[in-house]
Amino acid sequence: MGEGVRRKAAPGAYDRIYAVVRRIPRGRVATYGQVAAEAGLAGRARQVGYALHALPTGSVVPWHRVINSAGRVSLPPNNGGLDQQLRLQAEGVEVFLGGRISLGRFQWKSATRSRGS
DNA sequence: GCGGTGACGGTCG
DNA sequence: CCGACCGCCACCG
Repeated sequence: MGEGVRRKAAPGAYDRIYAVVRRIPRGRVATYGQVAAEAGLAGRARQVGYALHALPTGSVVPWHRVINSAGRVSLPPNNGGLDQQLRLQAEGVEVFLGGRISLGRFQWKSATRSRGS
């Protein structure tokens, strides 16, 4: 029962984050906060950024599908941000100038997330 | 063990 | 729309 939200950092928190990011379908994007919540780390969006930053080059994790809640690419263009935008466009995601993306059209809706509609 | 830092998020002007 | 501030919390020196 007492299965509320686990507030304590679970062992291998990074792996949990990577597992969630890996579930993001091609051509879709998710926000840091969304990924954090899915990984059981609600409110710790910053940690998601940290985990993705620690990813090695050539990782199987589609880190480029994660953007901020403002619907924009967080990384500066001169430091990977441009690469991220290119990768997204290659998947069919429409990326406007400044790394802006329409969450309404491309945000991934996980099945386990309830949404009062 | 303490303090600065940041691939965030929400609010305010 | 955009920049500035603050709150949160794990990572690192």
